[in-house]
Amino acid sequence: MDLFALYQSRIADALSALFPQLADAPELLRRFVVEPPRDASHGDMSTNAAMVLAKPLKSNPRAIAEQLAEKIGEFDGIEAVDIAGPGFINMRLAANVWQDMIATINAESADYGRPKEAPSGKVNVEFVSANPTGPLHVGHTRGTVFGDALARLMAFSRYDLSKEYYINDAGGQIGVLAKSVMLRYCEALGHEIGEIPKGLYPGAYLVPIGKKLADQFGDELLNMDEAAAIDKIKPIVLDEMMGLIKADLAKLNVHHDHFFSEKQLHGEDGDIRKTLDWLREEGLVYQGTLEPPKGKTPEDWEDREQTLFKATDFGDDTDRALVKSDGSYTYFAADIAYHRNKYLRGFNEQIVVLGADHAGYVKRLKAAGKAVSGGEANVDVKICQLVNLLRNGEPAKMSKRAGTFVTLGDLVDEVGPDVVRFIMLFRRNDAPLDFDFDVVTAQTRDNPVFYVQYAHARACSVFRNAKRDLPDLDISLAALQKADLSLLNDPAEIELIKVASQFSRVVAGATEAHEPHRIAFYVHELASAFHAFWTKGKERPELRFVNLDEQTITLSRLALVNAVRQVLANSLEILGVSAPEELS
RNA sequence: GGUCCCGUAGCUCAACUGGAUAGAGCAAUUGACUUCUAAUCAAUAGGUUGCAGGUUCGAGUCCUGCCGGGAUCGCCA
Repeated sequence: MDLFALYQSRIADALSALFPQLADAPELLRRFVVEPPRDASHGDMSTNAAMVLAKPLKSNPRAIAEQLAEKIGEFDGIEAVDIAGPGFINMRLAANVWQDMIATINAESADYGRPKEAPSGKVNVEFVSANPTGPLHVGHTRGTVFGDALARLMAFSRYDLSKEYYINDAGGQIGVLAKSVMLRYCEALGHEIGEIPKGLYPGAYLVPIGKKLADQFGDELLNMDEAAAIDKIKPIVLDEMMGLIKADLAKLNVHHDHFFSEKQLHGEDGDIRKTLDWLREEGLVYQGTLEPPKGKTPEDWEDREQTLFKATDFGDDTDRALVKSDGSYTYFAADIAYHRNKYLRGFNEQIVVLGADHAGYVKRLKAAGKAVSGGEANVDVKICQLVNLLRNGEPAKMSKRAGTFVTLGDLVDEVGPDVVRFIMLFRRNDAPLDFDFDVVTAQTRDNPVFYVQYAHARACSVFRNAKRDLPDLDISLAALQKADLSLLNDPAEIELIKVASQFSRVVAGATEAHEPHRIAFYVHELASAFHAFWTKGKERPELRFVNLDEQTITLSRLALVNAVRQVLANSLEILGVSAPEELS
């Protein structure tokens, strides 16, 4: 349950009663917000309703606020209302409202923070989608973690959702890859292959695949036409590469629901052809020429007529080529078909997670999404900025040639999935990120992963101690639900509950904005509030959780601790980070 | 040159889609460990939100123009 949403709707009701003309304009009632004021001295909740509605109601904010405040004062749980500044209405809630939140959180437990009802529509989150030509490297990691956390967040918010990986298996680079493997195959058969020729993939990860082929086929492949041999091994190589990639993803606890092959879009009866036909019927395809890019004309620029998609009709800067000079489809043509395919599968909300180097691709993807769905599908492209790896504050340079190439697997092996995930999420996705090995593995509060997990472990330790010191006390969840929560009236306790009570609206905001980092910052704040309260028990022993002489208050406090623990756990669950009961 | 992202405390970053006196952490200074694991906490200090305009009751947030950093720029994927 979300307290802020609850009072928002109560205020909306009060407004419609006060101003009947608002009944005809429900969108106005969604324009105002109920939120915690930045400055806690202003109260627990604040609304800007009077200011937002002043213009449409042709009245002044103070006058509206006066009337509204009087109504709000009659609500259950409101202890004080006042009007401040240009027309803010500040509310203070009665202590029992906060105390009751503990029971609510404990009752809803793993579901606390989820909206009551599932939103309509189907969401497709496409992420990773790295070319299957080798293992995932560090550059892929951020998008992987971000996409997975966003998917978890939206699933938590009850969206009908599918996590998808688009396999670029139709382009020329798969042929190059197969050729590279052929060399390794020869090598495995004992032939001298020398240097890997330029343009082929030199990675050692192809060696075992060559060996596998040698085991399976012997020298059979050498005795056939090279093109035929390559065609024969392509699917095998592709399978092997996807196996590598899936193994890396599994290390980060990332599992896609669907792997979509680009290849299936090609061919006479494929989606690309169908989509292009459809676009032609809509008048969105034409033969024409493009202007060379200004300021920097490519040397091999040839001014030729080509098949273009009218991307400019949908907000793109220029129209885009659909067919290459050799007659095959462009990557973008396949992408348009892919988005149409998603739309026809019912995904009216399509989220695509891309790396920073694809920022220039955003407009055309959105244009494609609009075009193929008649404006019904929404495409949101999330760009993940670069990650700078650091050791001791110095850049940890990586280069494929020097062999210091860091793969996603290496990274996870060194610091663990929790650290990789949390650090990558403890930052807006569109800002660059420093990843310092020394900081993220430290067990101090500099390290936010540790700090948050420690808070959860501490909460669990309270229960272990209670069990040890008060073996006769029933501390089951059912018993906690009977605790007298009105005993929790110290300002420090109320403070902590308030932070825990923010979770629902943080989830709602993060979901709507497609910004999982908000959950990471929130859980850090909650951990901080919990650590602070914990330490208060040192200066003021009466605030300790476990009180041997007064089991009543102990039970109440345990209810509080469990609520906090639950919210920490729910937050970490969204982030895909473990919530340990004990730190080693 | 076009497009997109970024510019907030000495450093690393937030700011709940336009709200009130812009917040955390690190570093600095001071204080709290016979502990509910101090693996933590409390307090002090730190700002012309790159610059200049505009929109309005109100701008870090939206618009325009500059400055600086990054990414990208028919047919690669």
